[in-house]
Amino acid sequence: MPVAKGATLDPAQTRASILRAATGLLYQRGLDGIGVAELCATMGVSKETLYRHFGSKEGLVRAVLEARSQRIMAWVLKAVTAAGDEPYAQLAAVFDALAQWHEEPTFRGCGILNAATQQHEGPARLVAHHHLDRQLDVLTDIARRAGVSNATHLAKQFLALRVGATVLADHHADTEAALLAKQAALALLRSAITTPAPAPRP
Amino acid sequence: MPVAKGATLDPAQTRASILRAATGLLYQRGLDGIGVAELCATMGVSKETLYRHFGSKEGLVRAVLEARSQRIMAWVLKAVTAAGDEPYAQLAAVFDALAQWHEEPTFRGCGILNAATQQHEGPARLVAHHHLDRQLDVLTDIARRAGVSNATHLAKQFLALRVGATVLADHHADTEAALLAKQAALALLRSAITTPAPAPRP
DNA sequence: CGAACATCGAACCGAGCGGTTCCATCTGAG
DNA sequence: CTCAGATGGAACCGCTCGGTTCGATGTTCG
Repeated sequence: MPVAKGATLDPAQTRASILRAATGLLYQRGLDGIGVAELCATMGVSKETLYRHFGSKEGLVRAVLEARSQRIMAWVLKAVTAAGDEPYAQLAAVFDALAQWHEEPTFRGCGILNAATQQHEGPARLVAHHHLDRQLDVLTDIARRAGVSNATHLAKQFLALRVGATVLADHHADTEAALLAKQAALALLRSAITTPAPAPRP
Repeated sequence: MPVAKGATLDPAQTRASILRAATGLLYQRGLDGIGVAELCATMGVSKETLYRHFGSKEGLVRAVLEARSQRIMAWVLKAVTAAGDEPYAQLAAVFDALAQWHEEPTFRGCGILNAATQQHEGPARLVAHHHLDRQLDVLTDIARRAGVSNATHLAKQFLALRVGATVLADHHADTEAALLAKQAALALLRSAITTPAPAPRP
């Protein structure tokens, strides 16, 4: 990353380095909160290099968000598999990982959803939609393997708790939001198993 | 709103008219998505008038957000009181109102939380925090009058479901998020009443 | 060595931003 | 009628933005 002056260290490596640095800066300051010039200056990279690798600021943002989505999914799946085979334990692990994330001092909400909110045109909304899809898949799988009949509905309730807790941790400085969301999710799973299949009544 | 040329219709009325128009525009386009010039042109108001009434764009934003928070609270309280005295019915009414809001074609998430996410410095975050406080008060009151022992915890879980459902309705185009959140909230309340007081186990 | 390549640094561009000012116009109160 | 006040319209200001271009510097490979 020092990148002397005319180093041909490896374009792919330069690209990865930019991606890594830009991820943090765009997350902390917001997509429109930092310009390309300051971005480049802070990363120690010239604008020409950035534009050769990503084409535009929007291209950089898209790459950052997609990489972030990948990283988050890997991190969630790792927590789930580390929790063993028990659906209850896996569900608890998802929310424990959430709590751990919320406690990081640099936490500022979900970077992907924040981006989609800031840039309400552009690729961020697509990335966010896809990202939520994948998170829902994980939760649906847990619910299904727990043997409930309405796994899809239950998973959506888990997901609402998950993103709701993240928003509260951010905008309400609620340090116990993830823990309470976990207890709520476990209670819902328990209730869904004892109660066979509640017909949806509006 | 026609406001011929030099009309002294009433400064307060002008202010209210600006506030009303700006609320919609800033919500739809985002705080940074529309400039003061376009804002004024669309509203049919001169920049001088806007700056005389609100001092700065940030002042306008603050006024818009505070008015919005007031309006939302009034709307929630109206739904709650219209639901009678039963805590269950009141809780259901809160989420039914949510569903109704999500179905509006102009729905774009919670304007206050969106603003706080877009403008992560500035007054929006304070308004958002206060707004969540007040929403939590309503839910805590419902939980308390339902006779549960851990009303505060339960209310935070309701709030997480509420904001989570709103985020999913926006970013995931999830039209049934509010309904599922309602069912989850009711199940949690039911479970909290049958189960006396679950000791918080981390 | 020499050609190709990647990079930095800086200058530059047009556009849009938030904000200010001036003035002609119109209204309502005295 | 007259005058103070509120307004619209337009020009203007300094600044920052995303993006482009150019030359100098250094590395890698044949």
